[in-house]
Amino acid sequence: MGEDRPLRADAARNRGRILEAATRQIMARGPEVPMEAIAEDAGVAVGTLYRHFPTKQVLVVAVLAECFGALTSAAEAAADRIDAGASAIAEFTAFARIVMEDAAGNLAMKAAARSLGADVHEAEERSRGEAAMTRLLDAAKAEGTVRPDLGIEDCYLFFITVPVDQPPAMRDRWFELMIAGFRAGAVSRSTAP
Amino acid sequence: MGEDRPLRADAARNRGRILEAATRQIMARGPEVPMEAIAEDAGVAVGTLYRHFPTKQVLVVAVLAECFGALTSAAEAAADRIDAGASAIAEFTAFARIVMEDAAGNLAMKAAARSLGADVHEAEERSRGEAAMTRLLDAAKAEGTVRPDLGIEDCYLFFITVPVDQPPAMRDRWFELMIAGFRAGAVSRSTAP
DNA sequence: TCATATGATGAACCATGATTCAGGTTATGG
DNA sequence: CCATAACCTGAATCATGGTTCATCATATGA
Repeated sequence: MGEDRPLRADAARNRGRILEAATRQIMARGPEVPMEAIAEDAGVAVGTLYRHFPTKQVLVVAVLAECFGALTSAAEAAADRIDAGASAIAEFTAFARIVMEDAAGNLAMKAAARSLGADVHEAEERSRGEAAMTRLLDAAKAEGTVRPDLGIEDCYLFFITVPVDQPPAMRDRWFELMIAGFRAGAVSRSTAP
Repeated sequence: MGEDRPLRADAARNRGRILEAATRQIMARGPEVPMEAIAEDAGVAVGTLYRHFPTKQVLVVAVLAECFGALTSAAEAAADRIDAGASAIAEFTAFARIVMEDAAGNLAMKAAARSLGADVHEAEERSRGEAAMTRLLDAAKAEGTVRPDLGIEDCYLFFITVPVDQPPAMRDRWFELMIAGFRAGAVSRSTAP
């Protein structure tokens, strides 16, 4: 089924350049950047883009996979630090901040945040990310510093609702409220009316 | 400067139809609905749309003003009920729910939520809304059921971050977390680590 | 070195959608 | 009942951007 025939040298080089250019352009200008712009950045003709990626969507998904991969690595690193004795709530919060900043500064992620539910990430990549986030959540719950009913869905909710095009001060405020909501009731219900 | 020359009968009728059609179409299909679609719905030719509204943006803004007006009325009604003795937190929460549902179900509001910061609402309409929300906030703060540092910005933040295209269950969950964040620390800091 | 499969090119094609305008209608005041 | 200013119509114009394909170039194995 698959063709493993090794790419011709120039083709391999172009493929790499295209992916780099696409990443650069999509992160900086968003998924709505014209294919022409990506082609120019890569130093090839549009036709070449289509030889390597049948549609624009495929290219965008490829770029997103890279971006999500980076976030997943950050989550894993945080979880590792917790295992090594770091404060779970501190690591959890720090990771959340990274997610927020990424969603706001990386136009690729910003778009992804808006359309999650679409077939954005491969099952494989996704499950790796979920595993890492689960480690973070479980550690924080064991520590008793977040609501015991938090789940992966809440993490997605966090990502999805980052106020991406608000000024930094506004985002910081949102972060505070959101984290407060994640912690609320962690120890007691004393704030209920 | 302004021209008060009364519109010709047919022109007035068309203007009305156009506004109705635009409201219907934009609320149902979003601001990206083609002008053609609005014209057809209104039973006029595109040219007529442009006679009454110089650009699409003007038409969209007009529709948004209507929508915001409706929300403002809801806020005022809630504030009135509080003045009449109703629970502030209950009214506040109920109003928040209305906002959420509107943002999710009305594609015009959904788009507005995404681009707030743009010149969406007239200063006049806006201040009326802010006045109503301030009444709600003040009452809830006086009651001691929300964080004492909540402000108008937080209300915008709420509106802006509604997870508009998630399934209802997800939105409800978000609502719970968000309201928890709004209340957190209202009475005590007992939930701090 | 050569044949040729693989790869590259970019103008052309197609679709969508905002906006315009030349020409045909009609409400309305006199 | 007219004259005519206001209106309306909708095909045409522009602009954007994804995708294709006939044509040309070259990497590579024999």
